[in-house]
Amino acid sequence: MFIALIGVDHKTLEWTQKYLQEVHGFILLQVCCDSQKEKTANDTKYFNSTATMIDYATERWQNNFVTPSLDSSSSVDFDLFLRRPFTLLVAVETTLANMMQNMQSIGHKNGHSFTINQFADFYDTTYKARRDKISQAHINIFNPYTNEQDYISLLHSVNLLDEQRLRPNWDTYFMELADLASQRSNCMKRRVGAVLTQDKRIVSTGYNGTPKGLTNCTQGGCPRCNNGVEQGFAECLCLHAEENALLEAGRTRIGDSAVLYCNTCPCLGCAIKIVQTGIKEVVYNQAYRVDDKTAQLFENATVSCFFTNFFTLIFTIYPLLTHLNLKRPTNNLMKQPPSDKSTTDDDSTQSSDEHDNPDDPDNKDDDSEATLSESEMVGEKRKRRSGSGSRSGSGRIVEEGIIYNHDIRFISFSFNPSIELVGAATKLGLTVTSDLTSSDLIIYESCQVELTQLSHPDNSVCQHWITDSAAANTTLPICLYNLNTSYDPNAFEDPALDIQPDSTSKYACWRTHPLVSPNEELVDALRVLKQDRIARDEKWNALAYTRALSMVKSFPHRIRSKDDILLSVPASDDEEDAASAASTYKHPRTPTKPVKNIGDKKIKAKIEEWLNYGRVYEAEKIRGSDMHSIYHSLYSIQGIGPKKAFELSRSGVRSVDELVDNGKITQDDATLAQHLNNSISRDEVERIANYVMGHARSLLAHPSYAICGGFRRAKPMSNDIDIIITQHGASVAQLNHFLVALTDSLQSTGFLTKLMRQVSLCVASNRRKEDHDYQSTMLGVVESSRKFGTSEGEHPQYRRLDVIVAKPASFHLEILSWTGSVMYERDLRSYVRRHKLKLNASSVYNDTTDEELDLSLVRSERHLLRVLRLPWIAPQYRNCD
DNA sequence: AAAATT
DNA sequence: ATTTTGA
DNA sequence: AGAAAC
Repeated sequence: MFIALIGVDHKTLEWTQKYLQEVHGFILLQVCCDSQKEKTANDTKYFNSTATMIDYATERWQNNFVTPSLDSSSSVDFDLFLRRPFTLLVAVETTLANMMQNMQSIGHKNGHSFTINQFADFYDTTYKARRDKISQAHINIFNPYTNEQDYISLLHSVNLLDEQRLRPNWDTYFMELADLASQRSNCMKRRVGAVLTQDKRIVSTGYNGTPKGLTNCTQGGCPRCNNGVEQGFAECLCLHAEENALLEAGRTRIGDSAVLYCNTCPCLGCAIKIVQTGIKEVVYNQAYRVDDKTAQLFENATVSCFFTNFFTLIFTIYPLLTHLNLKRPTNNLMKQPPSDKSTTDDDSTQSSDEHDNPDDPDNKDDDSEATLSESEMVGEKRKRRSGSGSRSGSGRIVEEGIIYNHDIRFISFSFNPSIELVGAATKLGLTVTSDLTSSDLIIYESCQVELTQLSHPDNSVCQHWITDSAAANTTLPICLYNLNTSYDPNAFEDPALDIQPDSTSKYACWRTHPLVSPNEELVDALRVLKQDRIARDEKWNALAYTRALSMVKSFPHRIRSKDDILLSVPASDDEEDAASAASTYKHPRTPTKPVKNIGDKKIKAKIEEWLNYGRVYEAEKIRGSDMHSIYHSLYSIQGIGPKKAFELSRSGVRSVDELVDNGKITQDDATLAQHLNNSISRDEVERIANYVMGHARSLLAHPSYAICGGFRRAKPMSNDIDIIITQHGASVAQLNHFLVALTDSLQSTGFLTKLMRQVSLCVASNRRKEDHDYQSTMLGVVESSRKFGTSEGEHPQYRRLDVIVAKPASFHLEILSWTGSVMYERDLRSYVRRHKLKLNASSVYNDTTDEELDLSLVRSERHLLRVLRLPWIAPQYRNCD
């Protein structure tokens, strides 16, 4: 074996060379000019050219040789070198920090200092010169260590002497040929290649594309594939690579020992054909969406199906794993393995400074400190952690970076991972382990995860997370990949990190509002007054009533005296005492302060009236009036808001039917309004959402979704169905296309009967700077029937359906926004605005600089609220209206 | 109608 | 006394 | 363009 080393970092190259010489007895050969010979040691052989060096090695092929390329003057002709069958090109690289340090230490020895600019110059020229060859290497070894011993153990596990690398085995050989065939693919969707062999001889090859004589798929020949979103196979005109290979071979040339190599797992249709032709062995190296079904079919037909498992990258990970295991940081999300305790400091301090002193929501003087952008927060967290020095040497092990934010280091696969996957994992700085119990994250092949079997299901995601994250070169929000059918946006985060709610705050988003208040009669009276003010077009007056009723709703106890609506203020500075005093409305200790949002003049008087007489006169009067009920029936019609409803009811309109007779509205509008007045059971909401998601899944590979609105706030009955859908890694264009396709799909089955509004996501660059709205929604009416569990009997029921397609990064913000309630949302925005942030359903941006914050690292609704410095109130306690 | 700001 | 109150 | 409705 003859190894040529290539790289940029002197030390890593030197260590590798030394290792080969000393541990494996490699002989050092070098091409160089005469002047350099004197400097080096005398057990080195020198040659004037690559050709003479190779000839020398060829004659002594039983020996192992190594040639370094330590500096740019080294003139090994790699093309010539690689022509020989016993040669191996090994690239070694290290971190920039290591390289810089190594260069500085060399500079020190020679007595001159070294600037970062000089380093950059050196790196640029040297790396560029060698870049091509580095990418051609048989093995790429990345050295993350500064310590020679660690690196040697890594090298050792790579097993450089493995003869397999010099000559591929049959499987690798045919698989690479299949890859080559895939290059001829003319299908817009995917490059697939296949090689059919019989007794290690190629019978035929195939790639996918449109049939002979038709326009190539790449020229627009197949309408289905040229359509952005995934759609049914039925309309596809492309032949699959496997089909082509089988057709080319013909039934008679396929014998008993035929093996089909495909670079992608065959689809179900191909699998059927494969079984029928009598092929008994299939080898593939990339997973596809239908793997499970195909595997099942092959199993039933006794066809063996192999997932080729190449060896290279696994090796470079193993030593990292063993090394890290000892120094793994503690993590409050994870169970702590026993061996860790001695080597890591307690991490609990971190949780306390995470929510240090949730700023008093009513205190406005600490703006400067409270305004914290997401990027700042992440940066601060990182600094805090590494700067605290609490973790012994953790900074040295893995480059601190992206993965740090998620506290995930150890992952394991519940299946045999492909090279790409393992490679992707390493690119992210992750360590692959086979031990499911000690891994931070378990990757499942299928997205249909059986969560019950897992010890920590919250940290399991589907494999796409890794590949997508690697493609994006950052860790994508894990929650989006945490898929199963009932994605729970509440979960995942540690409740200990939550900011605590404050029931004395004037902001509804700081208080908890139960579904049903102990003061429900009072709340009801205030609601009537609010409705009345809306009808009178006294919008802001109505808002004041909404605020007051929301304040009353957050009282956990029944209000018995007017002292109850004064809050006790802590007598001492004792914090625990303060918290308990604030959260329970005990009879006040002095001093007291008035409840927010309930003014001295009007609303307080109403409440006192209720306390004294058990009713609010004005509310009773409004409730009793005819106009009130007519107003409500008119108000429920599409196109009639508070203003028109009030106008009409005042002008003597007695019923909805009257309007129909007058021709002011159609009969359809009237019946629709009646249908929409009926509330929907939770069961039905879920079934309708499932139905919609069934359509969504035929258009998107791995959609994540959440049902929001009243349903999420745990209301027993909902007014409509709100579904937020996203797809990790999807672009705005894809999501727009998806929404249109979903609408078409729902319309074509007759389920969606009326489309009220369809808005597409905006592309940022085309918009004015101040426009931060990226909402993509479909508001419509669907026809629900008994199969969805309507309680209204045989007749179909019309239901309002809102589908919101969110950008992956703003998924949790959309969930927060579409969960409500109205008062909660209003105060949420109001509160963050005090803290110089502006918030809408799809983005957060700085109110003054207008710069949008990057939310792609936000991993749950809880996390988002923490970033906004707000408490996370469980959805069932957000019923503020 | 209430609270913040001028 | 005037302005703000969600998007 | 602005109001109303959602």
